[in-house]
Amino acid sequence: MELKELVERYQSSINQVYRRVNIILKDKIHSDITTDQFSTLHYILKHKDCTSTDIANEFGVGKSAVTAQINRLYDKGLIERKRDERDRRVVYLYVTQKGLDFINQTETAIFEILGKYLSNFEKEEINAFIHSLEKLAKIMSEE
Amino acid sequence: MELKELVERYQSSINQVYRRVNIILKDKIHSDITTDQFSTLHYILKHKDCTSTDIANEFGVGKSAVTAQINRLYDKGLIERKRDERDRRVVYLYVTQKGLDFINQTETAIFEILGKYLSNFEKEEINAFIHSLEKLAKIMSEE
DNA sequence: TAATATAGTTCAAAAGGTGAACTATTCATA
DNA sequence: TATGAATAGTTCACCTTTTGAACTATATTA
Repeated sequence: MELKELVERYQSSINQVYRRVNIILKDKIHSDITTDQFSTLHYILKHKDCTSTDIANEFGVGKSAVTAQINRLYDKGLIERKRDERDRRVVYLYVTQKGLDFINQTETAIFEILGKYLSNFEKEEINAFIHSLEKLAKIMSEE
Repeated sequence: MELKELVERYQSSINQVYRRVNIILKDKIHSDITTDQFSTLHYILKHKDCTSTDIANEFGVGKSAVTAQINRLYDKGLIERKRDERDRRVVYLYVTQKGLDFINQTETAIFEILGKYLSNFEKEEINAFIHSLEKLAKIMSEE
């Protein structure tokens, strides 16, 4: 079946890309923070009024794993917690100035490398590719 | 800068897709094996005469981490080791029949779901997308 | 108001990772 | 060809991350 072959090619190459990016991340970030911690920190930055439950859902891990993750970021002074005054069960997460500085500095290094890779593509190809990727992400999130 | 925005969109959506796929994998695989273990097992299947060092390089982890990973798969009877007769330092890894059955059964379930997502795309768009993805994977691996 | 649901935390145990030290083997060269 | 360097893989101690169950605190609803 042709579809099966497409899925297989897709899986194989997206895995390869993802692993390479991870290796780059490790290289650029490391010593201060782990790759997992950086992903979580970045997610908090990009999602205003984000909660532990949001992160657990997005990353597909249990809430207790998120608590541990959050604690590590908190201990490093990269995020802060703020309790909702109306519903005192929920705790919102925010990136601190120190966290923001750290992200910016790291992203600059990463973007330089990824940008170098993307420069092998025609502008039109990049646009089409990212468009398809975003469409796929959207479809997969709507469930 | 425009490039920075492209990289940001790329990063954000590829992460989202990857997390979703992970959640699906966890759902379909779990209880018998972890997602990490499945990735390693799959890699061994797809790369004939694969060694621990190959895996360490591909996944960007230390060789000691691979030894531990391999042990877990070996203990489950999913892979076997065979020493190279000409260079007795190297140990080749192979998926057993049990491992193969496990992979096939799991892939069938996963392909069904991913195929459903891909069906939202025109055949031409899928081809272009996968082509770009493979190109990116190739570029990133040549270093 | 009692029962139930939800948000987040704590805990013990397992998986996964690191880097250094080690064994066994092969390669290189003097 | 003997020996010193390089390579493949393992072991070890220690840290991080995840899991799932039990728990606390707060909100919802019947």
